Amino acid sequence: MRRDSRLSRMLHVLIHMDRIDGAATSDQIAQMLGTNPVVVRRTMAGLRDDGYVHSEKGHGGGWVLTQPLSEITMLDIHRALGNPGFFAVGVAIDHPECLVEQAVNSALGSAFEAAENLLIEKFAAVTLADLADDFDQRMAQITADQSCELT
Amino acid sequence: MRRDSRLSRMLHVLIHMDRIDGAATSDQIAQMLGTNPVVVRRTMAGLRDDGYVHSEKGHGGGWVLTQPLSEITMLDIHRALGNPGFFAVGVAIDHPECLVEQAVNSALGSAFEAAENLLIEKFAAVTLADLADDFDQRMAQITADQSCELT
DNA sequence: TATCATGTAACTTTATAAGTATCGTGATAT
DNA sequence: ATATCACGATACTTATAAAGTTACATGATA
Repeated sequence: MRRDSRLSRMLHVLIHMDRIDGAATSDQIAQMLGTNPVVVRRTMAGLRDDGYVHSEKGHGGGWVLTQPLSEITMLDIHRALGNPGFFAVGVAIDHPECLVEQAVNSALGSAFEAAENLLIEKFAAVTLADLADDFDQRMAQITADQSCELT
Repeated sequence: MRRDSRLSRMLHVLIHMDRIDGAATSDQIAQMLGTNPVVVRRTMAGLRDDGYVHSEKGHGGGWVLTQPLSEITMLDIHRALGNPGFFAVGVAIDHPECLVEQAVNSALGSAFEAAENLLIEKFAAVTLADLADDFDQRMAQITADQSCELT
């Protein structure tokens, strides 16, 4: 399976949108992500349905945030994308009645469950405002580095 | 991507092999897993390379365990399968120089890293002997249930 | 009413696990 | 010896889901 990068991309674009005046068109976002406007619409549709962004047609239309970044967590966006499974590794269900398979899948399943709970916990603890703050710090760091170089 | 069920399958088959006298052929294992002998050889190859099983050609040939189940962990088998990535969700690397992308991927990456460390820890803590013990308990439970029904 | 931008459907591409067909190689039994 | 058995290896096909593409309908604005 190819790795699903929609979450990463949507977080990226939402933070950019917060720093843009007015609406961002699917074309602009697509260029921002190096992809196609149809992919953008398709992916953003879930966020719109969950109320994080609004879309408008016609002149001056496009996508706008409808909530402050501080009110949106990484988990919210993951869920808005359809809550896709986190794992590329799974259990086989070739013989559900086989007690060996049951024992194996129970051990694997509880490990994956613990990992998933941890991921959900971590994702829920980070708001997009946190990410924007991290961005600001990185920007400030680079500015500081550059002023050092110039000195 | 399709979910990778090789780990689950290999754990399953190794525990069965431990309870079988002599070698198990790829055909027998394939039937056990509801798959194809070529898939079995391909998948078992990694376990052979890492010394957990041995293969023999010709009459009476097939696959045999070369280590006690108590010496093999779930993590060992995962590694023998090539240490495939656990996650179906990943970070986008469309613009590595973009500080927003860096901030997003840093947050996502540390969450996945924590989850991966947890999985590794859990996998390392379970030996195949533990799984076999769990199987025995399930078997004993069923036997007990049946004797209740018979009473 | 021309243009812009989203909405939607259908199709293609890509990546990877899984499944299949075939033949070579080595080991055993007769 | 040699027929049979079982693995080793290659090449190809299938299945699946994200991603990319094409095309057109719909609605909003200048």
